[in-house]
Amino acid sequence: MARKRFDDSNCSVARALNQVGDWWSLLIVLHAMYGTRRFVDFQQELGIAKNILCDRLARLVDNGVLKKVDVGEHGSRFEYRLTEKGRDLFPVVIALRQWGDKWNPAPDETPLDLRDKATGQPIQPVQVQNAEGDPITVRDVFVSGDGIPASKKDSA
Amino acid sequence: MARKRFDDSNCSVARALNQVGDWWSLLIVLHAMYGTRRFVDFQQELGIAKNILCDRLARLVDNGVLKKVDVGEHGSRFEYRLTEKGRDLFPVVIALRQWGDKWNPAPDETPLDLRDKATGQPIQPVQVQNAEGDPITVRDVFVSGDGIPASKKDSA
DNA sequence: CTAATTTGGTCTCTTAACGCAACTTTATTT
DNA sequence: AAATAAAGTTGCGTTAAGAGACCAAATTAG
Repeated sequence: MARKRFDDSNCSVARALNQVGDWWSLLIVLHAMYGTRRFVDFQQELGIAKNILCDRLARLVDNGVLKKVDVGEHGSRFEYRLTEKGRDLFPVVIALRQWGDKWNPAPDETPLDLRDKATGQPIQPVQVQNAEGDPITVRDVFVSGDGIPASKKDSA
Repeated sequence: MARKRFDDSNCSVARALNQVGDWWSLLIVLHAMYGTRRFVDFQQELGIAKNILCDRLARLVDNGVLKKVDVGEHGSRFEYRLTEKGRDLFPVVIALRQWGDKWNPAPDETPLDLRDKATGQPIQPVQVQNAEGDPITVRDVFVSGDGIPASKKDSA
């Protein structure tokens, strides 16, 4: 299939997807956010083939999303930890989770109830906000400057 | 055995990725948000093979992200329009775009400057907020509902 | 009316990626 | 010294992606 690569695309979404847009990468990042750090744990939790996990971890390390740390403990043992770049995917993951919870709820399970440690209250739905902090939709935005032809500037 | 499917996964992120987590789907949704509606336009803008585009559009329609509308104009002509479910991916796409702009900026190009139509001001970075509206990170959240700390909760 | 064009696909074929399982390596525990 | 564990690597079969040719309905051109 020779999956297309967009390393040099002028679209930052395409470039982002190039780094975390494959099937497993975001799930690996997700589990890393929940505290998973070791190869075997990723493998068991995700049910991913070891060679694929190898490949994805290496790619995520190459892209600076994870860092590989030798913790020299109990034999050859490494940890894969999120970098700041990786932790910065938090809004992406949460937005995706909330979208999934809203539109594809599991029939027999309540969605994860994520709460703020400081307040104990549930977190808010992730939303796009204007400068005043009011939530806005795709219809409320336009592209300033260039990049998108004028005919495309009125959003869907 | 080809790509694993997680239709019945108890993880809403996995289920979400099952619908829009492949390489092209989110890019199609992105272009739909910028106003693209017709088959040929998607094809030309994305440089995607027609059979793949067919498949992705059909899948997005099946999943309720797009709807196919016969606008009976200039020959056999359809439009693929975002549903509410599709438009609801706006925070995901914007979060991904901002992440890409921040961490993988194009060397020779300024990122898209998205602005609010009402105020003319740039939109804010997408962030996860607690009940008070304060931004929080992955380190500030825990999973409520059981005694299992987030770090051990892999069903997420 | 007929021919060319546009739109939206389908078909075939090659190649690349996925997944499993078996094997390897290094280090640790018994 | 043998067994276990972690972290891969290799080989192989299956599947899906991608390019490009082909197809069909409606439309416009001539």
